[in-house]
Amino acid sequence: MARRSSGRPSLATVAAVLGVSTATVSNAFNRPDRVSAGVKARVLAEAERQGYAGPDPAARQLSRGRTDTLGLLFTDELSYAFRDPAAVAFLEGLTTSCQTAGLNLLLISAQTSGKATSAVGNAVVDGFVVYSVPDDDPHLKQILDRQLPTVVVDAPQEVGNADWVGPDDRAGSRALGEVLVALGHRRIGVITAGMGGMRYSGAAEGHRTLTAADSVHRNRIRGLQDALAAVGVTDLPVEERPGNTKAAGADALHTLLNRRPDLTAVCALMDIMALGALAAARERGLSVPEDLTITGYDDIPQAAAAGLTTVSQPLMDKGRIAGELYLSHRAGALPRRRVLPTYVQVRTTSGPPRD
Amino acid sequence: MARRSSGRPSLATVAAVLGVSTATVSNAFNRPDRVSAGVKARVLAEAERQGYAGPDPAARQLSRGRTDTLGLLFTDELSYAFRDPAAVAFLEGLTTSCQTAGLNLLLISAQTSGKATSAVGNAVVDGFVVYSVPDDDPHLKQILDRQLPTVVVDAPQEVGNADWVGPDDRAGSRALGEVLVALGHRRIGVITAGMGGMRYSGAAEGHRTLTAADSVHRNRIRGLQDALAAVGVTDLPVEERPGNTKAAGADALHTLLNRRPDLTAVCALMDIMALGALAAARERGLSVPEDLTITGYDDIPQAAAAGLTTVSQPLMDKGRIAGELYLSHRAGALPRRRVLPTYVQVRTTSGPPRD
DNA sequence: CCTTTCAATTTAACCGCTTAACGGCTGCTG
DNA sequence: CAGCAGCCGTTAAGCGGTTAAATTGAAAGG
Repeated sequence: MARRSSGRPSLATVAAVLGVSTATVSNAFNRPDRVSAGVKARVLAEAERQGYAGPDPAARQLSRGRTDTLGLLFTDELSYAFRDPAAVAFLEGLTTSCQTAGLNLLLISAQTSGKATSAVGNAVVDGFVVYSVPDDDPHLKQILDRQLPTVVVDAPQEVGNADWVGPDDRAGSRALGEVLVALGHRRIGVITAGMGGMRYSGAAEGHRTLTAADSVHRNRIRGLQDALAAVGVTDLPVEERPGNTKAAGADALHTLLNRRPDLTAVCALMDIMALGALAAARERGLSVPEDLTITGYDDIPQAAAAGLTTVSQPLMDKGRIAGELYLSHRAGALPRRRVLPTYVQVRTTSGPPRD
Repeated sequence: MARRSSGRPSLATVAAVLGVSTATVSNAFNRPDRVSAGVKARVLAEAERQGYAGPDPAARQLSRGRTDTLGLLFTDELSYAFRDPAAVAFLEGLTTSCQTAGLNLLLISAQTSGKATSAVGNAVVDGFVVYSVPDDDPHLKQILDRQLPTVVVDAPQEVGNADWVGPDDRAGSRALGEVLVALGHRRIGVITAGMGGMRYSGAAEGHRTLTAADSVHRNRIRGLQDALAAVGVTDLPVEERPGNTKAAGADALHTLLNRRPDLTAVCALMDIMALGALAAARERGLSVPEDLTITGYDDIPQAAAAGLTTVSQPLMDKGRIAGELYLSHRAGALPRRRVLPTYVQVRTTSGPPRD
């Protein structure tokens, strides 16, 4: 019901003063050619006088059934999206597509920050892009319930009736593992962040690894296991931290190395953590790559500056393609899957094992 | 009018099947405690059966008159917001505020990309944050017409009835100028990007400088002029490029130095351009700061890595405060002005003039 | 047995706009 | 001068909800 039924100008108040129908006023704003010049001028003048800024967007949207807005769902805090260079690059690509299609972008955080009112259910959008959320995320389920065109990025891998775009993480990671194996590494460790949205910290071996809700990390780990299995190694210690930060990377490296001083290589599953691990290794007096090989994943801009060996994926393209998939889905195309190429970018943080 | 009057589930279709009123169904979703357990269960079951995902956001918004969404207006392309580290830091801060208040963020590009339908007029939001737009931007005018709580960031400086947050650019810039003057510099040049949204490239001396629609650049230039005037210097050549990129910075430096080889210091009005200028200077065989002093503005993260002397402003805080201003405005507070502190961060790209 | 009280529902009045369909006029055409 | 377009504007049926206030019972109190 109305908060206040008087005062606010609207199509109706303008129409009333002028003695014309609301349809005419609406037309004056939306299809100026369907209205005589005289009437149009009077409408605009009266609107101006009343301080009426034009048709209410919400009402218009309700009536038209279209928003020209795309929703982007993040699992983490929204601010994380701007802290992670990989996410920023993705956003840059996505906004490029949006822009050319005249779409606005609504940033939605899945973070159940206290209140029940789900931001997802309230999002006034025509479709969604879902960025790397855990397989069982409740917000994703809610989005799928809304039956709007949806593009899933990175994870989950399998979502009925949605478009998908992402790299083949398992293959990329295996390629990295093969490079390390070829260099002679056999005792490799992994550091990673927040699999499955749980706030776990510590060792994460065995079963947990393979059922981690976050399929991105699961696949990256599996890829390494694949490469190791090929040379008969089944041992792959994993150290997990809740957040993807340099500090977490440093901390994870210390813990992992204390637990397993025999490791000759440590693979961070995200570049940021690798950067932290690099600092931590130097802190321990280890030189990289002579004493320890360290690798990352994603190939964010800073990786090149740090000389980090990492798995490269086309981050911006991923965003751009996500937008394009949405656009073509909206235009009636069937859901598609776009697998992006990855390659191992060898730089200076990798080398043969010590010994 | 309806695109299709049948088929789509709604409160009404669920209510009809159950033989209850739409109000009851609405309550089942919005205020579960106001409805008996039995009815609630039946409503939810029937909704599920029909594939009804809950009240339509647009309709809800129209009826409630509230969106819980904040609009963020950018003048440039949206993708630029993710290319400029200063904007990214701002966004990080803003989303932090948004998150804690349960707000979603709608990114809006002012870029009049072909179509007439202004994104601003269609934005379903409760308020706006306007990021560094030219004084005479038509979208800003349109936003003000909507009479929603609005926060202006950086520019324009004076906007009736809106909150404002930004640094004191003129003072910050003067402080920088004073540092250079104290070092002994008298022949200083400026390189800058796209003042007033115009796509101008070339020298930009005199009148144009002072009336540039973009008050940020205007003030930064004035601050330098202030510092130079104090030692009797009135000469301040300015070279302008359309975009804020490293390439533009490099190009502007070359042109400026070809025109005025006597300059001993060049101030870029934005860090990114300074970084480009740095590369260009080295390309010319100049060593910095021995042969030429180069400075930036904003102190983005990369500035520290490059050793760039620059004016530092709290970018993230600016975003956070913008969010807070919006929140308190919405809560009924009067519009406020928050001026942020700046300081000259001296690093290794500045030194005494050659000679 | 008659009130009260209170919880569970319904009623009904919005919210503000879009758009297909329709109709009165005016001016042209044959 | 009837017939026919077009132009302008109106009518009216949505779009899909929210919510204050009224209604209805049934349990509780006197």
